[in-house]
Amino acid sequence: MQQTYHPKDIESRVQQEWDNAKAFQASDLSNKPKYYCLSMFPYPSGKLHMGHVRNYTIGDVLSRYHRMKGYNVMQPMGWDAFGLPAENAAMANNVPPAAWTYSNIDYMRNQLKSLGLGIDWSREVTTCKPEYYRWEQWLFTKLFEKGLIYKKTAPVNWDPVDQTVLANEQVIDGRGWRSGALVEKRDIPMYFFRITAYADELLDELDNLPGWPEQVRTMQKNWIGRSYGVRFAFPYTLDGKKDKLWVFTTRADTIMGVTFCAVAAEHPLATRAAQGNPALAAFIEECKQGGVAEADIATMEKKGMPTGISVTHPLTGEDIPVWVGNYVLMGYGEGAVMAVPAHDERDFHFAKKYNLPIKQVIQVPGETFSSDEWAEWYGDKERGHCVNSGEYDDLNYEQAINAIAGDLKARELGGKQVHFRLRDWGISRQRYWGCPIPIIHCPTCGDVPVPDNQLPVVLPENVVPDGAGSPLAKMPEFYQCTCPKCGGQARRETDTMDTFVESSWYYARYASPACTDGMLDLNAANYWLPVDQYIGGIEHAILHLLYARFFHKLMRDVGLLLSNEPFTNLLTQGMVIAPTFYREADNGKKLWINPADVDVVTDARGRPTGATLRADGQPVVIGGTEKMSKSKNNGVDPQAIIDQYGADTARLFMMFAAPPEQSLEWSDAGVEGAFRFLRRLWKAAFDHLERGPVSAYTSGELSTEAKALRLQLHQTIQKIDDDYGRRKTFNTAIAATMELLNALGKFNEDSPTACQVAQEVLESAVLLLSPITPHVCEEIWTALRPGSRLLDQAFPKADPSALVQDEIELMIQVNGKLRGSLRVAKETDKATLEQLVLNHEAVQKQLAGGAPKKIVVVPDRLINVVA
RNA sequence: GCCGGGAUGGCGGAAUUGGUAGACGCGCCGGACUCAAAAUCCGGUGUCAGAGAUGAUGUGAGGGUUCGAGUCCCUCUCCCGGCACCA
Repeated sequence: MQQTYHPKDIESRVQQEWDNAKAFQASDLSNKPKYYCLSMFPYPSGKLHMGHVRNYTIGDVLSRYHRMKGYNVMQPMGWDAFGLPAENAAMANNVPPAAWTYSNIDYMRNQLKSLGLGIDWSREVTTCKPEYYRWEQWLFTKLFEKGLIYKKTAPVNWDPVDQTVLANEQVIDGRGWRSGALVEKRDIPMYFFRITAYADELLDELDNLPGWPEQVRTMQKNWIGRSYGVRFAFPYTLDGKKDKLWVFTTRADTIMGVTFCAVAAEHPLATRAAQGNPALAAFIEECKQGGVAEADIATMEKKGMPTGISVTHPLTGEDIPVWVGNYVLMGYGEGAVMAVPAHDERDFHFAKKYNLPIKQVIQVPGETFSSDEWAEWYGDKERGHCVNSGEYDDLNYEQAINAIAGDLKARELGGKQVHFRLRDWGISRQRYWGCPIPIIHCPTCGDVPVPDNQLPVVLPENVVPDGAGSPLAKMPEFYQCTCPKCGGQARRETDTMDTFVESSWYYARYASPACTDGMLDLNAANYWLPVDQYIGGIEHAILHLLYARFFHKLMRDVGLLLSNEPFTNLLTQGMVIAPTFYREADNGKKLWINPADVDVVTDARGRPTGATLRADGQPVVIGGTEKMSKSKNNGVDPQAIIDQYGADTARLFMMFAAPPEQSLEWSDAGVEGAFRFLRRLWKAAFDHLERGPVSAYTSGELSTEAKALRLQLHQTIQKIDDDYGRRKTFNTAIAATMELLNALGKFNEDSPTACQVAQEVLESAVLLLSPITPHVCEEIWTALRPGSRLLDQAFPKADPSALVQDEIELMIQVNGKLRGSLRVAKETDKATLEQLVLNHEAVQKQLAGGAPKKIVVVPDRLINVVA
């Protein structure tokens, strides 16, 4: 063993040894229990960022811990390789997205390897390769045939200048990011996955996922949003024809309070009313402005205009005016809503703004209704009952709904309906760098799925998009084809799939990544699935995780799998954040400065007083601490840390700075602290070995100090086992190891048994820490136990005999305030304790001669004297 | 706007089931070593008062439950994530 710690040499050598031994290749045949540990695969954006390092270190720690606990571990890795950034990079650099993506993958794969992750690289999956996406296309055709995929129109962001569809991300303040043109809503035909057909199962199964964070399950429940309501119609006659305006409501009990209806700008009633009404036509045109993002629609000013058309209230027969509202969307629900201003806050404000009638039909006892101002109780369905509602008066929420739904049904104008907030999943994208949708449009046969023997539909890779429309739609060699059914001239679909589709099933493909005769190999898939531990960013709590759960059920129902859910345990990791610094330019714009180029100035107590740019020594402004991003220039390149300190230090810092689920603040000083600790560990082992070889303690008489050290060691083993296995709080596991080594540092005995105890502590510490810092631990282990590999060692087990304590310290409180402590034998009975505590000096002083009201004894913890 | 989460010293965080608030690390202060610096090692470090023993106070704000609240309940403020075409 060398005297000083040189991470560079150690890490490359140890990684080479793992490679040579094929140490992390997972076998499908094992008599150990399996443990499939999966981290969300990266988008190959160029180089690894800190979020990746954090994600993959967490996965590696859990994988290595479970390996030590006797599991057959599989930890795969792959590339979520289709996506928008590749097209942007292509346009900026005039490089085809494919070339850019593949070169990024090569670079990032090397970066991942330098982190020392125990990955089975033989299972690598890349989603932009035909051998992957052909199975996605195959599944698409099966689902199309089953009716689980259908076509309908839906609104998208349209850039009228670039003549292209924009992602929500590409709409900035209502304008196209490249053209600057005002964005419009436009309805286009798209393919949809019928996810709502699985809404009930997706919702109900959440209760069978105890390994998922409660907050994620709650978010998914609310997203799916099952509600029990009433779908009903307002009949009307227009142009001599009878028709019905359908709406859905969860508040059918307020139906007698409807004073108007609102429809979307694209609703047929609005279109009809706009004929011969230029003002309304202009308003409908105005409603098209802006994007389709829900956050924008929900926060914009609610505007409306009357259509002049009336419909008939289905129960009262009253005339109800129909308005066009900019907040009603055609694509969602019926594209029309009933409005009850008295009992819906949004309707209330709309009615006030346009002077529409407000009719109270719900009363809460003891409250007074006023149409001047909105009050919380107006919307209270728990405490209210019907008023001004004729035969429904005095009914509560449930009774009213039942009665009203019954009456609507009797008139064939509606009835109860289960409604989901969840909408079907539109997957068509008018982009190039994605998986081609395997459909052929035939003038005679319609939409025909591409037959199995013609799959995959290969995406040409040597294309540079120009930002205007879809490149595939301009390539006759791609879209010209013949109909598989009739053989006539036909046109291939040029839209590609949402990249969420690829990431919805990659976890299953890892079980049999090279399978060529099916999407999955049945045996391999059923051996490895479900994933035992899934790890990824909290930002994926809803969409990705819901889509993957949906796909798992789809694959199950076409006979590819037996399980119901893809991920048994889920860990949602927090963001990596860093301080921001900037200077204001003359034009008022902020110039963001990277934290690596800044020195922070502190006062005598260490409080920051300012910051300067290292290059010129002049002050910079300290901004907030935010998620690492290009726009704030506060990203720290993990490669620089690995180069300077080694992967073990980077991993140690990341795991130590915060528990996995919280956001993690980057700190250069913290990284140095982590490095210092590894150096101290190294030196402790080196100094110990200098005294000559010794085996770990097994038996023999021990001093009080040695006994105390062994007690701490075995308590630490217990604690860290729990931290890794149950709590997944690696920061506290590291802290406990540090405390243990601090205690070893203070242990100065050098008798033969004392040296054996020191050996035991060092061996255990290295094993305990090895999931987090595997390279340095492997190296020290081999020095402590020549000829053996740490990789083959089991996780330490606590020795029950070392954990026996005969004396404990009890805290003494008076009225809940700490006043002292007491050392007593462990099994001291309550009466003796009470006597002891009453004789305690501090207690007598507090009681000042008075008698205590009562004494609370918490076993092994404290005694509280209530005066 | 809607859904979910968070707030503890100068900083990151710990306190696992309502029972010693601030473990561990960073920073800072003092000391040792050094011609000096760096590195390393030792000691101190929530705030206020006190020479000290000690006392008071303290977990975003306000209220409540309890012998006892960072932890449970109610009201509020600010910050962060998601909102269906970023991944």
